[in-house]
Amino acid sequence: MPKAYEVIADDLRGSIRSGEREPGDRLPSEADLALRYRRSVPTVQNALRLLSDEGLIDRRHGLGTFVRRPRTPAVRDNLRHQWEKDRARRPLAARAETGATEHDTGLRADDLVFHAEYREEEASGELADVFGVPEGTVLLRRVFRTRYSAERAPFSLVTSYLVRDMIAANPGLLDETKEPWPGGTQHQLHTVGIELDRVEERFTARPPTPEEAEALDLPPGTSVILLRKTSYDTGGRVVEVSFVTLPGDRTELRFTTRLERW
Amino acid sequence: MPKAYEVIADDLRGSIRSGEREPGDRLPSEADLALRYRRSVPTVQNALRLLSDEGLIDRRHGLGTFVRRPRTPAVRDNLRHQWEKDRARRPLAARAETGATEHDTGLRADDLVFHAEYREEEASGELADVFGVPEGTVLLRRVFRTRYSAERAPFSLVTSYLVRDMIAANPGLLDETKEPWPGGTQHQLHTVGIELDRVEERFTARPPTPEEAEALDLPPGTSVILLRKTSYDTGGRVVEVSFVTLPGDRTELRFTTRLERW
DNA sequence: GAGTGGTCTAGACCACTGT
DNA sequence: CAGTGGTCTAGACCACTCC
Repeated sequence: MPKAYEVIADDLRGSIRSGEREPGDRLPSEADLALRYRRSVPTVQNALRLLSDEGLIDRRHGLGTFVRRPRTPAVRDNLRHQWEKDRARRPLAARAETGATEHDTGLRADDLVFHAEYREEEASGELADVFGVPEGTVLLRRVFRTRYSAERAPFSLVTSYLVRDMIAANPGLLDETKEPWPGGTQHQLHTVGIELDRVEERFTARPPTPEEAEALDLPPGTSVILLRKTSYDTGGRVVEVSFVTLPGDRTELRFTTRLERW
Repeated sequence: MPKAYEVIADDLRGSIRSGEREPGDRLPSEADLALRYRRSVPTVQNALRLLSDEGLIDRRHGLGTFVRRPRTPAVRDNLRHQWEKDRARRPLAARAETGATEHDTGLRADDLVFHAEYREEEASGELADVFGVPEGTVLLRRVFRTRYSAERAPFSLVTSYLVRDMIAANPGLLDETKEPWPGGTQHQLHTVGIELDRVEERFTARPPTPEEAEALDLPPGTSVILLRKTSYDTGGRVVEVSFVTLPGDRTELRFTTRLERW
């Protein structure tokens, strides 16, 4: 027994995939669709909700239902880590010129709004484990948001942790008003004699929580990519851990693995 | 004005996040919830659908609604590429011992069911571009599925493309019955004198299409990770392109970037 | 058979958008 | 203002699971 709302959804999905309805096109109103398919309005709404959850349509209150346009993604490339490392030893002027977000998005620094918030915090079991320090060790927790000035939502939600004693030799590193720091975290670490050896990134994807959907301004039918970045110094010590939440519909992660020659 | 179904969803979500309801717990029936919140059954259902889409609960027809247990993820590590490369020059017995999926999941070869399907196909504009060959060049399209014998759904959907003329020197590479090939694609390429130099991987995430949800047996409230892998040989030529669809709720990708020393 | 979630109806009212 | 999607109701019937 084919379900009525699936029949409707399948039909509309087909008309979108086939190109019969193009991105930006308006679908008939719910009432019209109900008439056309000889079903009640709530049944039509069930079908539309399905398509909205799949990310195929946008339902805009008071306006209508539209075929969604794909958003062009920002690329986050793992070559950025080497780029940041190279930049960390360059003069101030060069470091101040462009940051990592400009690198990813191709936007200019003038177009970006930066926000940072520092707080000290005692290491929980999990974080203490990762850093290899006793539970309760004081960490510096740094929250970063960067957004395009013309948009409300940031590109990502970033929470970064450092061990306070590891960086306290330079008091400027404990001061959030010094952000955005020219040269970024790798330069900050450089000022206290830390050189990175490698960066490990782990990620998964899932639907956003309501809080994430709100913070990143995500429509229904999008996913978030959760990225956990761990940075190791040349002594094999974990020196930074950060948690990054990225909007799945506009983020592309790119990784290159070089192989040893035979 | 707080919406009724959101009030209910918020309340239930809170009781799950706080740990008051634990994974595996059964929620009250829809009718009970309707009574408790003094709302109609469809309104309660709206709230439950929201939580189901967030991946917090499982609604099982005829049984009830349960707090979802997180699935333990399979890890896909970029070190696998070097591991596969090293393995490609080892003797047959060593290559046959374990494959890439065993490497990722920790399962034994006996527990895995492998499926492969080959087909020849003319290169479309996009693929011709990537390979740097004229449109219409004959490609070998290979579809792979590997699943745990105790489960219905495969770990991933893989479609891999090779340029036919590049590998035709070894006719065995055109024969799907030779799969699973001990040593995998890197060994296959090795038999025709191709050595990989680097692998580039790009990822995005989005909700599954109905077809993907069906093929990977994905419950509502999960995402898929889309991976496009491009392999380059030591001459800088693109020798393989593959498209991989991974279930977001049980896949963790891990990527290590080594940095040059100062 | 009892209890559960899944679907559907017909109609009401509200909130938002553009003119 | 008219037209759109968003929410909600009260109740019906169906399909599934377990006993």
